[in-house]
Amino acid sequence: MPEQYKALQGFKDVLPDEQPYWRLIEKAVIEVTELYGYRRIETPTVEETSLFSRSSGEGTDIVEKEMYSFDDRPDKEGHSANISLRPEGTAGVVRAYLEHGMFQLAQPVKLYYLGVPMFRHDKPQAGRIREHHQFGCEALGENDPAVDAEMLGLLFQFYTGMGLQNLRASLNSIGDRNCRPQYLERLKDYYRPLLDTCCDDCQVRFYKNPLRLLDCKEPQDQAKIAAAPKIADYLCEPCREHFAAVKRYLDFYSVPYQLNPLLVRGLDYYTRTVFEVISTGNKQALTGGGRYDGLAELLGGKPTPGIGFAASFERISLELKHQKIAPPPETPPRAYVVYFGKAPEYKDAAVRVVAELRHAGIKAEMGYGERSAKSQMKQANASGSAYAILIGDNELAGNFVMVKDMQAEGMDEESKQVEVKRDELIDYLRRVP
RNA sequence: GUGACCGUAGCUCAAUCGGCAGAGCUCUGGAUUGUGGCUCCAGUGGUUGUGGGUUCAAGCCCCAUCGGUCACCCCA
Repeated sequence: MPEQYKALQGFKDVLPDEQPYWRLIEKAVIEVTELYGYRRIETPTVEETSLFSRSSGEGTDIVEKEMYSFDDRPDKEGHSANISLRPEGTAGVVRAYLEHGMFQLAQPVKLYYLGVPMFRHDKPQAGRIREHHQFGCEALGENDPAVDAEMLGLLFQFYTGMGLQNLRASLNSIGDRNCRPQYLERLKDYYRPLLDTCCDDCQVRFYKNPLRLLDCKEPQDQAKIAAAPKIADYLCEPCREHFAAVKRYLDFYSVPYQLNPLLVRGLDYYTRTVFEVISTGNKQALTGGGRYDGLAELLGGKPTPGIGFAASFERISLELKHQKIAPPPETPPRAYVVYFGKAPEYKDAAVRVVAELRHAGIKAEMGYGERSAKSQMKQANASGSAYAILIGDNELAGNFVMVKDMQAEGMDEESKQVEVKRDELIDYLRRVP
């Protein structure tokens, strides 16, 4: 016997019992994106590695140690491109926007993707696996703060539409290419004399990504963070105005947000508005996003503002369960066909009836194999079917079936069932409750 | 990448000091040969994650390894 295969570490099957949660999420996404005028896009799972490394940033954890990268088969000249399973969705969408000349369309171009897999070689834990599935929105070609507010408005309408409560946005502005470099210098000036007392990670962050110094969770560094200069005090006038407008518009959308001057994001492409959506009962963010006005240019396009977010099915599903929100139950069969007899003509009749019902759009099941009548009835019961269709000697001879009401309780067995002529069965099942 | 805890039937879990691997649920068959739910009987289902070690004897102790869960880092 060969060894039993198992899914790879961090990769998960999405089993039938989980599917109703995913369908609930998809339905909510389709409704809210339609309402806000976002159109669906799907981009390839695999892209050139440099698309991701250039957009996310060479120094980020995602690029440095989490990407699934490999060399493609060599072409005729022996060159082989290094390609990667996508770790995030924005880079591919921006690439598609540029490649297909969407900057010629009316701006902004508002796009969303739904249920597409993302891959990161992380160590798995709750709400974090190596292949996860995201819903995300991107709005390209417009820097109006109304678009920023709209994103969060859409998100909260999405979450509350599914019945989720106790969510809030964490919000910050991290400036742009005009004001952030100056701020970073001030931040480094502040940290330089303190560096010896910082944790190992912060020693690295100081050189690699100073903004992340504010993100440190080590107790020894908290006092330093609290006293550090904050980006909000160093925003240039355009960024300050933009952020003020975002906050004003967010109130119009009734988005519950909390300013967090320490919120920075792990991807280099973010500018100005950054945000996360968090649940009071959960440390992990349900959604992360922000503006990325420099990204298109970084990928070889004209300067094009953009903003987007991503949310994972896996985390949303966890949150739905945590808040005890049940998806609509799967619909049981309308009819379950049971045959009493081992001879072929009994099952022939059953298959014939099931086929007719299904062709008529009536959800029907039947007992398979050589199961006893009793066993078939048990299965009919377990299926939750409204009616059992019984086929036996009398029915075959008389060209009728017995239709038994499986939901009736307490009555004697005889009075739960009625004779229905074969050619009236479909009408009957459509007529009765 | 770092750390903690945990791996026994498809699922949820027992197994006393190291002493014959069990139960419930599910599934299948049956309880007057054509009727579900409640009840009862029976059956299927295991290399105790894997590989070593200690021991007369290991599910239990030791080592390694793989996997799971959770936290950190990071992120969705």
